[in-house]
Amino acid sequence: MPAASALHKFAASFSDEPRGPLSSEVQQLGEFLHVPVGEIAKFHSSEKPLIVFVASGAVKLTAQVGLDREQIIAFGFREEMIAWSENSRVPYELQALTACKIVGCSLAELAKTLTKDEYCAERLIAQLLSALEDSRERLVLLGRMTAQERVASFLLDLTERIAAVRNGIAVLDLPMSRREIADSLGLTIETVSRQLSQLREHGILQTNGRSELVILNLDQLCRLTSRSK
Amino acid sequence: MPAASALHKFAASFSDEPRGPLSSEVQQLGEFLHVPVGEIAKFHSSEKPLIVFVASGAVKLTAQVGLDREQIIAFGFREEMIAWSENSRVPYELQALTACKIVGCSLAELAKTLTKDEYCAERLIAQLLSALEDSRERLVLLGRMTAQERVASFLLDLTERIAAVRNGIAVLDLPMSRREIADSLGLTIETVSRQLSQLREHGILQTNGRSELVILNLDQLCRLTSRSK
DNA sequence: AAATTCAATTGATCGAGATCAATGAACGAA
DNA sequence: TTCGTTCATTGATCTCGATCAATTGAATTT
Repeated sequence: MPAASALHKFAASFSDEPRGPLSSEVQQLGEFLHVPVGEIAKFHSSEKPLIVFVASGAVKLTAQVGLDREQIIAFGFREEMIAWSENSRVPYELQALTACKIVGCSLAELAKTLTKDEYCAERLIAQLLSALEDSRERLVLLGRMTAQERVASFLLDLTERIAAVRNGIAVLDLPMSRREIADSLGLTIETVSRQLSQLREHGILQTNGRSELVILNLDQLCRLTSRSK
Repeated sequence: MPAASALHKFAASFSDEPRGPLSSEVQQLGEFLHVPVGEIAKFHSSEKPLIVFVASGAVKLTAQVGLDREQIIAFGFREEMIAWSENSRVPYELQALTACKIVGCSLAELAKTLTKDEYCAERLIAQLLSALEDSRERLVLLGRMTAQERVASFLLDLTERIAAVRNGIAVLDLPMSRREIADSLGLTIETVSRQLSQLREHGILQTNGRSELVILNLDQLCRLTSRSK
């Protein structure tokens, strides 16, 4: 979801002098990490809650359910931020979808600068509110949408975040597998695959190899979503 | 979910001088509203995002999907806080489950006091982080749990929040209908009803009338949940 | 207390998506 | 390139929860 735009809108709404996102503070204070594909990000300062800035690459925040079930809470792409706490019933993990560079900072650490820079607090609040918003949108998706609506929503979300769009055609280079899409949408790989095939048959999209995906008809995809815009 | 406890834990974690929750600030600055059963809370200051303190009664935060589908994002009970923004794709509404007294305050308004009281910012951040945590726990529930696990989790959550517990027996006075339970868990009324009947047959709980519910075996209910604790 | 109404339960059947199973296509390694 | 492995697709079948349909029961009104 459009984390950046929502952030700016809110930040601007209660500050005459809007600033950029929190990335600069996090990068200054935080611990820099290079995580290879598939590895789990382990920060030395294991203080929780954490906020992470994804400098490059892509990550997933996952929750383990029992032994064999996984729910992906959020994806984090280049230039995005992702925050979570670990003092919860659910064990969360931040895992690299692709080799990536990330900077992590404990909120406790960040909070120390809150007194020095008043705008920092506002931007952190905007950031958390944006994450809350994203999470709640996904509650609607998981609780009340069909497989088709979920996949369509997912693709539109990705389009807004990482696609190259030119005259209504979006080109996506998926950093995640079908399993990860499924674990994000509360479905199985087979269902995701079938939904993609169906969209292909309807001429809405094309696929090249495993990861390239071209959306030919964004409007039609949007209509399958069952939300205004 | 235990919003209050998580809040305190975090607030204490980065402040030598932990304070209470935000309710005092919200009550000072905010708009007081008495909402009758079933009515939607409408604040005069329609500035979004909002944060609401539930002084008495119970509310639900809902998201409408299309025309006939509804997903309940969160319940808010006595002494709890609930925050949301409305500049989103999804139309949210705060509706009274029972007659209730609530105090609503725009975050923009609240942010003005952030400079005066540095701890206010920290508590707001803790509050939002707690809400984020709750929302993400529900992602796991909606994405990867069976009907039985959902209902069990729901009952345990309610137990922590509004039950009178004495020697391992919890008495609940449900402020919501079966439909509202269903709309919160991504199920239908029939499925919720059947799950409750099954728990009754297993001697885990009793029901008296529509709204009273007695949980006789919390341990066993916990075991149906598929999460450590 | 009887009547009315609406919510909850229970039963019967259906279907979307899960599961099981096989095939086919990408991608990496030698 | 070819082999081998892994991932994605497609097909067949099953199952959990949805849907449709009564029935029961609780709360409210008269």
